[in-house]
Amino acid sequence: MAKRKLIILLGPTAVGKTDLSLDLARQYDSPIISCDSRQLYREMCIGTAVPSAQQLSAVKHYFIQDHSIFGPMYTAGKYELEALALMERLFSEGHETLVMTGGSGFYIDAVCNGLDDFPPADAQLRASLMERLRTEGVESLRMELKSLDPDSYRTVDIANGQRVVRALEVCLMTGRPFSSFKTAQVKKRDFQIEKIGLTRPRDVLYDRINRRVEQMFADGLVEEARGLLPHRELTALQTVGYKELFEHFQGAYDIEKAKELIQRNTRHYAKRQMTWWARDHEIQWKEI
RNA sequence: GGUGUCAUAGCUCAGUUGGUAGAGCAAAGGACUGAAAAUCCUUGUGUCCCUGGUUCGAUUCCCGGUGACACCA
Repeated sequence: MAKRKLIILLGPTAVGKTDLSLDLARQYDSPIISCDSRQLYREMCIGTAVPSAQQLSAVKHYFIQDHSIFGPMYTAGKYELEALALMERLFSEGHETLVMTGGSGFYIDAVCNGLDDFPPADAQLRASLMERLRTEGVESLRMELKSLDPDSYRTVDIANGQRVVRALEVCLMTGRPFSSFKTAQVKKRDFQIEKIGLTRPRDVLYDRINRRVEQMFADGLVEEARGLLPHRELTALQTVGYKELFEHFQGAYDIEKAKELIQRNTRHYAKRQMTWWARDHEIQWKEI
């Protein structure tokens, strides 16, 4: 068996991954496996900065707009399974090197290291716990977690309602502590992984972000978001560029303010991405 | 030209009955095991506009200046 290799091109939003990914794909005669938790939804287009039609037709892309926001909740665990299955197929069809690109750090880690075998969320239980979080507040959920799983009570971020809900839901679904699913083991992959991180000086990146948001507005982001307004509660639409416009449509602030918020929140997002990757020492950083 | 009000963090402003100051936003740093573009945590020294005076001590009170705004000419 030939040496299998996965090249992952990562970097913060708007750094310029798309152009370089096309070069890499041509160089290795590989399709592009996207690793972006929002570009995989077909209903969002302008606000997620999917590659252009021309770019998409130049190289075969996977995980670009091939899921629906109306379908079951997509997750990192699902991505891990689907991406690995796809890669297995492509490798066995003769590709030696595959190119992956994207900015979703959690998804990339799921592919590289694997997630432990936690059960996925049950939609109903999740909804009812979220409802309790809204009505009763975190404290009540925390106390319940403390009694069901004292270990997790100590280790999960209990100020973070979302995390408390997740830990609690696993305890309730399985009758086992959330913490007992944790193995802290990295899953073995039968391919090599090379991570290339794209970076730019902070001020340059922020400037690119600001300009890209301007361009999205010029390209019709507002209309795209307006069409999705009736579905604003969907998890997939909790997305920078859309959630701010939903607020605007409901009269929270004017359109200029919405644009500024989108620019700011995109900057914050880029910063979080950089923080995520800062501790990953396998990444070879390249400033462009 | 006259009168009045204001001048404090990058921005909007609070405050100090005289003992050199604090909120929101912006910004920065961090966390992250099936929502991850989500969610959460931490971080506030700045010629308190300038000059002079009173005072042990002035960002705070007083004189003058500069600028902004309002009103009157």
